Amino acid sequence: MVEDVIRALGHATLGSRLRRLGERLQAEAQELTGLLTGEELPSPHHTVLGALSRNGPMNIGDLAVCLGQAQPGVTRMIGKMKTAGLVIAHTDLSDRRVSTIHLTERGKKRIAELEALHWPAVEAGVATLCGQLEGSLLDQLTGLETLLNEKSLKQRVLEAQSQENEP
Amino acid sequence: MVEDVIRALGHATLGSRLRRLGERLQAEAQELTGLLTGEELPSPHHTVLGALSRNGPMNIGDLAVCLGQAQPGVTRMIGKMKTAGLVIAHTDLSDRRVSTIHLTERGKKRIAELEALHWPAVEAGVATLCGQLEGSLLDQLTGLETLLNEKSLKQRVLEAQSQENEP
DNA sequence: CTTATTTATATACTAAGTTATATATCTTGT
DNA sequence: ACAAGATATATAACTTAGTATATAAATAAG
Repeated sequence: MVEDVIRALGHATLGSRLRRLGERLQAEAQELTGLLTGEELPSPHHTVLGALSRNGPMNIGDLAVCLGQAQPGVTRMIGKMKTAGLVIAHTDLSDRRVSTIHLTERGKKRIAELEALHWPAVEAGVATLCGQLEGSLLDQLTGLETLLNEKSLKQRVLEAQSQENEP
Repeated sequence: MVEDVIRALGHATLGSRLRRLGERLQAEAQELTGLLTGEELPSPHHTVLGALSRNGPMNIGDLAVCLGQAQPGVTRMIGKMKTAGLVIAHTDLSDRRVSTIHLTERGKKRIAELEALHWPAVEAGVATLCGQLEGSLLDQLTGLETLLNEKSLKQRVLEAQSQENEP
């Protein structure tokens, strides 16, 4: 039995710990997208689609702000999403430096699937997990890690789905 | 004022949110290493040094387990730390597939600095922040983000240091 | 005692983020 | 009207993670 060093170091390595747990949840959520909607979607695409769905067409700079992320990363992600046919850029007529990102029909269809099938299921699954946590931030992180070790988010969400169908 | 989409999507994007906040804390902590010990040290080096300091020499596989990370990432990180002169690998005599990673003198010196100067300061700073949080995991994350927006971890730790010197 | 399987580490490729800087366009001051 | 500065996006170079797979060494099976 080897100890978990990042957990053992406590507040001193909280950054590493949050990041590690975040990556784990992202990976599980991405796998769930595939199972629930029939097609995977990289985690950063979710948040971009969410931003465009909530706010309507946006330019790169505003997207970066509302995703809390550096602009070059958003530019690259939008490039991939263009290739995937999810978004399209329109150069602003009154300021040709600005490119406004719109959802394509495919992007709108994809986000409708997310809103109908993926987000509610993940929201419910994660909320159920978080509802079992209490105490300090470190305690809750430990609790969440423990719950995920016992049974993955994926498994929990799929079980909840099947119970819905045969109650 | 643009809304923070990742925050707004709640439990559905908890993974992205944990990761984003983790990266932010890691970046601040790394900057603090430079200020407190005179030389920066990448965040993953901290946890590897911590593991070797707590457990003594370890092989790559066990390191991966106790860091909660995939083996190829650890191999790569150890490669960089060898180049930086922090660790050295000894091939196991009884099983020549296994390479045991030891701290060098420089590595031991570096970790002594971390234990004396960096970890206690960051531990205290982050613990003070976390002590002000309460409620659900999402609430505590929002609280932590808000506190960090008001004043960076770096600034908080440096202020605590100067108060220590002139009480 | 060889062949087959397992195991430990290394390598190749991909993804997503960062900072620093280049490019193109717009705005301003004279 | 035009040079100087500001701003929006793009590109480059780097970091750190992951999965899949190759390599090399040890163990097991016949």
